[in-house]
Amino acid sequence: MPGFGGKQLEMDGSIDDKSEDSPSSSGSSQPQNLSTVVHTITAVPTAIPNQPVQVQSVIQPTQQSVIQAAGQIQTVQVEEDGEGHLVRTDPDIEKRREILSRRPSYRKILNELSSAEAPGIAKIEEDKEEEAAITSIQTTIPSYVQTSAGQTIQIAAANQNELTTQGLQTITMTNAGQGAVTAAAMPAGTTIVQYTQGDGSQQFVTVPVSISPAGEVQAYQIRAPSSLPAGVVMATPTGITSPQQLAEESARKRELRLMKNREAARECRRRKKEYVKCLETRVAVLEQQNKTLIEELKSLKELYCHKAETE
DNA sequence: TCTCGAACTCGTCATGGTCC
DNA sequence: GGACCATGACGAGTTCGAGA
Repeated sequence: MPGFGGKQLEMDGSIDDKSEDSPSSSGSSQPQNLSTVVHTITAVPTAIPNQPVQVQSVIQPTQQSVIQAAGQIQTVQVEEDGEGHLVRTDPDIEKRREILSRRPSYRKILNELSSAEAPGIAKIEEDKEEEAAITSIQTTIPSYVQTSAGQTIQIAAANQNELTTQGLQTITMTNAGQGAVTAAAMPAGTTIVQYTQGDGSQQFVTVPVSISPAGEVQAYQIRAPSSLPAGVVMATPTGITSPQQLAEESARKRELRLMKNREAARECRRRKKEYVKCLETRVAVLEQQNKTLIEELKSLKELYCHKAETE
C-alpha cells in the first residue's frame, strides 16, 4: 500500500473521532502521517450523511474549523491527538460513535462515496446485476451433470421445461456416459450441481450421489425454501428417516453453507480492493487540490504584499 | 541453486447486523 | 428467533525477491 499524504482519513470519509470500530482496523490500509502545512479532509457530518464536506487550513492543531457542506457552514471542534490524527471533539461524537460501532459495508461506503462526489466512479453493482452477469455465461438446463467423483449422471426431470423453483419437482438421476456440466467439488457422497434454467435464472442443487452398485438412483425433490436466496434450490431425498440420511443431509447443508461463504468471502475481498482503489483515487485528487490551493494561497500572498508595497 | 522471510491468496470460522 | 449475509481474524499454501 503506498503511503498517503496528509492526516488520517477515515474510511467513511469523516474526521477521526477515535471510534473503536473502523474498516481500517486491519491496519494494512492505514495511511501514513506526513507533515504538511495545509490539510484537506473530506468529512461527512452526521446531519448530512451523504454530503461530503471539506475541512481546510487546519494549520493550528487546536482550533475551530469551518466545514462547508452543500451551502451550509458548520463549526466543529478539532484537535490533534498527539499521533498526528485529527480528533473531532464536538457533541456529535456519541451519535457518530454509535453509528460507527456498527460493522461497515464496503459496498455501502463505496456507493456513498461515488454517489456523493465522484459520478465517474462506478458503483458496486447490486446482487441482482451480479447474478444476471453470472447467468449470462451459464448454459441452459443440462441433461447430464458430472459429479465430483468424475461420475456423470443424467437428470431427467418429468418436464424439464417446467423445472422451476415454484413448488416441488421430482427428478430422477441415472448414470450416463455423457458429460455436460462440472459440479462443485464435494465430499464423497454429495455434489452441488449448478445450472441455469431456460429463463436464465441460476440454480444450485445439492445432490447426494449415493448411487447403488446396481445403478439404482432414488428420487429427489428440488425445492426452493423461502430461506434460500433466489436461484438456489435444495435437492433432498424424499422421506429421510435413517440417521445416515440425516447425517448426509446435514453434510450437504454444511457444504452449501461453505460454498456460499466461500463466494461471499471472494466478493467481500473484491469489494474491499475496489474500495481501497477508490480511496487511493480520492487521496490523489485531494492531494492535487491541496497543491492547487497552496499555489493559490502563495499567489494571493504575493499579490497582497505587492499591493502593500506600492501603497 | 537453495533458503528464508515477507507479501499475497484463499478457505474457514466466528460474530454482529438485517430481514422475515 | 432463526436464517442469511458481510466481514474480520486466522491458518495454510503459494509466490517472489534477496542473500548466502
